[in-house]
Formats: sequence, C-alpha cells, structure tokens
Amino acid sequence: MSRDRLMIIDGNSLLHRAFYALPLLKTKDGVYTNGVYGFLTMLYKIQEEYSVDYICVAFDKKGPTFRHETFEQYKANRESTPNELALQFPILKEILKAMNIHQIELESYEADDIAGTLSKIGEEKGMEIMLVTGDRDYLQLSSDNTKVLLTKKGITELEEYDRDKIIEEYGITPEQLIDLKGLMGDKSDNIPGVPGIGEKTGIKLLKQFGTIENIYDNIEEVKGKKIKESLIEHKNIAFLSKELGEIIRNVPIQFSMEELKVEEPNWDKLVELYQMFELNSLLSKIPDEKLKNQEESSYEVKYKKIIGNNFNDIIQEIKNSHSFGFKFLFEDEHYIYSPILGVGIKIEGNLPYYIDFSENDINIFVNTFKKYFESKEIEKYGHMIKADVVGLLRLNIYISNIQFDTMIGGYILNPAQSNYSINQLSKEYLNISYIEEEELLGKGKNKKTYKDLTLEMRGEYVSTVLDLVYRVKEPIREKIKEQEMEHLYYNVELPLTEVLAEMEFNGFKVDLDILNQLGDEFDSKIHNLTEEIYELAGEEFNINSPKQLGEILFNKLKLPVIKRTKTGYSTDVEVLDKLRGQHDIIEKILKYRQLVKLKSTYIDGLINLVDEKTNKIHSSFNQTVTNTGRISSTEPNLQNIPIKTEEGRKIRKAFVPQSKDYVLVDGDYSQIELRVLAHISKDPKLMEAFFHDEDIHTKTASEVFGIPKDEVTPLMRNRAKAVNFGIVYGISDYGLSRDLNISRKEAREYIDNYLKNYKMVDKYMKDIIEIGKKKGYVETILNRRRYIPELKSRNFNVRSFGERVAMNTPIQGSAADIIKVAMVGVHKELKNRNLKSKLILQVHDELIIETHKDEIEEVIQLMQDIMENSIILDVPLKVEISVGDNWYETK
DNA sequence: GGGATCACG
DNA sequence: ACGTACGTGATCCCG
Repeated sequence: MSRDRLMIIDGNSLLHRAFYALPLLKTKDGVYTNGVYGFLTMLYKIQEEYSVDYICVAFDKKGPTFRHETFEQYKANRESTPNELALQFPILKEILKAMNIHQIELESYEADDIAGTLSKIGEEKGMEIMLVTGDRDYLQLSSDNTKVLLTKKGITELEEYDRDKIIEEYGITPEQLIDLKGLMGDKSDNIPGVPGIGEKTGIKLLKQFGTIENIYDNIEEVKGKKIKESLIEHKNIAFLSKELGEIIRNVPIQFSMEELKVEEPNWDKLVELYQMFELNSLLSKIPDEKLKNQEESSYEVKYKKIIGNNFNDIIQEIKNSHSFGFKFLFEDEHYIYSPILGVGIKIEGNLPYYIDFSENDINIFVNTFKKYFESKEIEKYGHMIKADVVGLLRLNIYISNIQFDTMIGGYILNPAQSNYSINQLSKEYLNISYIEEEELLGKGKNKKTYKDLTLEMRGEYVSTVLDLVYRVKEPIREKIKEQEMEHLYYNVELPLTEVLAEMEFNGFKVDLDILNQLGDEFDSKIHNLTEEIYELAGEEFNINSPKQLGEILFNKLKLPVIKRTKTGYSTDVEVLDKLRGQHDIIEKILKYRQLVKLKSTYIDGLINLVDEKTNKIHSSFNQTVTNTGRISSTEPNLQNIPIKTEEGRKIRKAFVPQSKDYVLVDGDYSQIELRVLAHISKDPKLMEAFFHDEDIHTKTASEVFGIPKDEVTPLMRNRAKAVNFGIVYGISDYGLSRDLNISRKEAREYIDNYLKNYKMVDKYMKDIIEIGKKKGYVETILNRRRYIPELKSRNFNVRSFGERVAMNTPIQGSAADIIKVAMVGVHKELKNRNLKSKLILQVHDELIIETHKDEIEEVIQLMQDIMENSIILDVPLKVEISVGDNWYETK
C-alpha cells in the first residue's frame, strides 16, 4: 500500500514567481491577474503529475517575524511588493478557498517555517511530503521522505530534489545547507554571513568539518590565513546567520490533518471567480457538468408599474425629495433615432417606477414632467445620462441640474477601463452582480431589442439599473472627493455631458450632391488605376488584400522586402514610399490606396449615416473612452475627416451649415500642447517663445541646429517640427529617426540638443517619470488621473511605453481639460445670450459653431475670449478663428 | 474576431 | 540587450 502524500505549497513564493514570470495580464477592467493565473496553472500541472491526498498552502503573515527580533536588518533590503502583485493575494486566497484548499498563516512566522513544521509532523505520521516553492532555502528540509519541488524557469518547469540529489549537486547534506547559509549568508534576505566566504569555500569547509560548531572547535586546522581570521573575527555573525537561515520546524500551529485532506471544490463559486477574473483557460479545466446551473442574476429589485398616465404618486415623491434618477428605454442603442419604449424613474428611498409608453401616453408624460426635468431646483441622477438628455431633447425638454452620472464617475476614477456598465460598476464598488445587457438581449444576428422583451422584463431591467445607480453613486462620489476631482467632475465632465448631447442632437448638415459627385470622381480614378495596376502586374488580383499584393510585389516583381509583419510582407505607406522609383506600379498603388480609403470610409461610409429626412449626420461623442481625457467620436468619426491631401480635403466641402442663414465659425487652438508643456515645465525659453508668439518650429530649429532664426531652412524647420512632436509624445531617438528617416545617432543628437536648450523640459520629463513610479499615476492640470502600472514592469518595452505615457498624458490630457472647459463655457454663453448659433463639433484642439449670420461677430468674440481664457496658464493661449460656408473654407 | 492599413489631432 | 514614438475609429481581408 502506498503512503499518503502531503503537499505543502509556499503561497508567497509561488505567487511571486508566477507574477514575475508572466507579462502583466489584466482583466478588461484593469484588475491584474497574471500571478494568480500562473500560480493556478502550476497547481493544475502539479496535480496532474502527482497524486495528492493532503494539501495546503502556507502564506507569510504581514508584519515582523521572530527573525526580526533576532536581527533587525532581516530582509531590510527587500523592495516592497508592487501593488500590482499585492492586490493579487486576496484574489488567490479567495480562489483557493473556493477550491477547498486549506490555507495556513501564523503571526510572526514565515511560510517556510510553517512548511518545515508541517513536513516534520507529516514525516512522523509516515507520510510522503512534497514541498512546492521557488525558494532554494527549502532544500534544507529535504530528506528521504520529503521532496522539494523547485520552480525552474517560467511557470511550467519544476525540478524535484530529494536528499540524494542534494548530496549529488552540492556535495553536502540538506542539514549542512543551514551551516552553509551561516557561512555565506543570503543576500536576498539580507543575512550577512562571514565576509570572504562564498559558496565554494563554504562547501569545502563543511565537507571537512561537518558543521559550523565543529569548524570553531577545530579553528586552528582551517587552511588559509585570511579565511581563518575572518571566521574568528565574525564568529557571532556566523552563528547568527545560521540561526536566521534555519527553518523552524516546531512552530505552534493549531490544525488537524483532516482539514488538509483533498476535497471537491465549491464548483459554483470557482466558476464565478474564474469568470469574474476572466481566467478563461482555467475555466476550461472545470468539468462540463459542473459548469451548468449557474444563476443568471442574483439581484432583483421590486418596482411599481404605472398605467393609464397616473403620474400623481411620482410627482408627489419628486416634490418631497427635490431629486430623482431616471432612464429611458430605447428600442436599440441608437438613441438619436430609436423609438422610446418607456422610462424608469426613481426617487431616493422609494421603489422605482416604470412607465411603458404602450400603457401610457408619451405626450401626457411630457406635459406632466417637462417642468420637473427643466427645474433648476430638482437634482437628476443617471447612468450614461447623455442618451437620456438626447431623449429629452427629442421630446423638446431641456434638462437642467444634472447631479450625478455613475458612468462618468467610473471613468474619471479609472479611465483605463473598457466597460462602465452599471453591472460592472456594481461588481467593482458594491460586490453586487446583476445582468449584463448582452445576456438580456443576446448577441450576433439573433440579438433582440428591448421591444422584444415583455413589459415585466423591461420594468425590471430599468428599475434595477436605477436602483444600482443610487447605490453605486455613493462610493464613487466619495472617491471623487478623496482624489480631489470634484471640480473636474461637477464643473467640467458633468456639464460637458449636456453639451455633447446637444452636439449629437444638433448634428452636422451634409451636402449629398457634393459627396456623390466627389464619389464619382474617385470611382473613375480608382477604375483607371485598377486597370493600370493589373497591366503592370501582368494579372488581376485583389489590390486591397495585403497578402495578394505582397505576393505580386515581392515574389512576382522581385522588389526588395523592406519590412515584415507578423503574418507576412508589410505593404504599408512607409514600405511603398521606399520602393518608389523601383517600379511604376508603386506610385499607382499608393494613389489607389488613398482613393479607396477616401471612397469607402469618407464617401460611402458617410452617406450611409446621413439622416434622409434632414441630411444631417449625428455622430456619437463618447466621454468615457480615452485614457487621456480626450473625447472620441463614432458613427461616423468626425474627428478624422481628411485634411492633409487636397483630394481628401475636398470632402470637407460637403460639411455645410443647416441653411443659407448660417455659416461655420471654426476656432483652433494654436500649439496648445506645446503651450501646455511650457506651462507645466516652466521652461523659460519655451515660455518666452509663446509670450512673443514666435514660430515655435523655427525657434526650435534655431536652437537645435545652433543658428540664427533667419538662417533656418524649410528642411530644418520640418525636422524641428518632428522634434517638437516627439517631445510631446515622450521622445525616443528610435521614433524620431523613423519619422524623419535619419539615423538614430542623428536623431539622438537632435534630442540632446533640444534638451540642452530647454533644460526645464528635460527636468519635467525626468521628474514626471519618477512621480508616475512613486504614485502609480500621473495627473493633468485639473487632477485628471491616469494610472501607469507599466512603469513598474521588468520588461523594457513595456516600461518604456509607460515612461512615454507618463510624459505625454499630462500634456495631452491637460489640453483635453482646457478644451472641455471651453466647450462648457461656450455652450453656456450661447444659451445665456439666447443666440441661435450652436456648437456642433470638437476635434481635440478645434471647435465648430454653426453660426447664424446675424451673430457672426458676436460669436467670434465670445468664442475667442472663452477659449483663450478657459484655463489660465503661465503662457497665453492663442485661438485662430475662421469663417466659411463649409468646413473646407474654414482655414 | 484579429491584423493590417490609414484617416485625424 | 531591449526595438516604440502619444491618443483615437473605420474598413477590408482572412482564418
């Protein structure tokens, strides 16, 4: 009969090892899981290879140990555990608990002492012991009955050590390893050891004398004068180090072996945790039959359904409370057009109401509620309230006094997340799980709409969302306060949400005739180019397929390969540009590519999104997407309409004011990012340049090339311009050299020259990286945060990326702050003065106001004034305004 | 659904 | 030794 096997895992050691062996994986919400993932992968692997009857995981207990009492400096040189790792301990412990694996930790002892004690007890019971760790110190515990499984490299290779193997490898016994430590010490634990004695000398001595005690008993026999003297002089240290290095095998643990017996996991809990932490490959290790019968949703809310336009109770509650939360239910996600199915309303402390417009008249609803939505006295709450504000605008209601939006709150607390659904926020801030919209409606071609749901389900869904909004807003509100982001949140982001809603609702008028005519021009050029390309290639192929194109260029035409992608030859502009002149086909392909892009994305793509009735395009402006604080635009993206080539720029002729009574007034910040940099760094030269409103690129050229400004050539100015871009992006010689097509050495010189001239910029770059490392995040002028865990990565590339992000984010993000404040200001002023003109677009450093012809001068004035003074910096902000009958003319 | 490419600031 | 410029979104191909 085989003996029972007891496996003891050093939790700290293994999690550390896994963490450092794997890239920083995280869930889509930014929770780090690489260490947990690696640990569990190892655990599964070991369990597959060895049969285990008893198992437990030992952890270090926080705080000083008895070794610190013996020796104050013990482990004093250890760097503190990075937060990204520390946060994974509770996750691991929860998962182990779900696996029903016993965990042991003990005040003032370390995991290895627990392992030492348990293994001794196990040995006495006649068990076979297996210790799993990445720590070689454990080798002293190995015996005929105790094996040590040591992580080798990565997370999958483990090496087994027993007594014989240690004697073979070291030439001494496991017990003698303790004496060895006494002699040589241990750098990683800050155990001193006897100076001058390393592993080799130590082993030699122990082979001769057996133990430290015996060495000193026979000290005269020690060979080597230096070694003998050192031993004598540091006798205390030798014994102290031995004491520190010895694993204790009789710590006072209270446990019974029964508790360690391997048990069936709590499958439901385990599945839930794997799902929550997106450990999908571990999920696949769970037997299929255990995956079933999971609960769909664990959280339900009662609500009151309104029928027959009986709104009296709601109104009474609103009057009492002076605040309410609300949410519209649209048929689908396109809230600009989508039919309004119903609305949920919640007043704090009461059950939510659901009003479905199949059972209530929407006109009566509007007439009843308009004044409460528009009241400045009554506070409103919501989640992604922008959609609801658009819904209200469609009903001719102009909301005021928005007090909270949980989605935007979640975003400013951590802009790196990709999901701010109310369910996600509830999990994060409340540990409550509701149902994702996707589960409710399905996805793919069978995706349902809210219209397909029963009235009961609609009411339940909207009510639950509102209930969660009320619960989630409190922890979010507190964090915003703690992190001093109240101004950013209440005075900038929340008012901005209203501005964006109006911009979306207003839309941008498009002249379809111009678009169609341009499309025809592009089409005929594309047609001709296609023929010519086939002719030059000697065959027909899909020019749009990089794979087929690469085949033609590099195999058939034997052109030199410049660059490869993961999947084959690269054929991007950079490559084609270098191949120019080597074959007539290159020129044609470049032109073809350009025109196809214009036609498919900017002609066909745009036409698809034009509202047939009004000829307007209603883009979505997203406030919770970017890591830096910028807004983004989708369906269509109006922030990347062509301008750089004349052919592309013509597309802007199709963007026109809503009628002949209007024009477009376009305000553009001049060099906003470099001005922000001047402000943040306080660099005197850079500041001076903006006080004198100099041409910044010419100025940079004269500094970098060390010549007077009037001798700067266009080429030099161009290169200096690239240097300025590089500075803003977090400069690297590699990036600059690639951009300018110059050697890295030359690029390095440009950068060095720049930083020598702008010393405070140099200092800023260094300082901000340090701040980022220390705090874990960097900030903008308005305290907008971005966390940068990459700064602590051991991977050079990842870390370098983190450094560039640290340099760039305060610049890009502060510029975003500035224009957001300007948008809120402009919008407010247009409204206060009762002007017909309206803000319709923002493109990062540019605002467009659709301006009534009677108001042009007034709008120019207020726009320039508000934009230039939105946030007062230590250098002036400059805004250039232009007016035109279409977007092409505003330049 | 991911990769390549390219449009913008 | 490492091999990337910062921030986005849309379209197309292809497995």
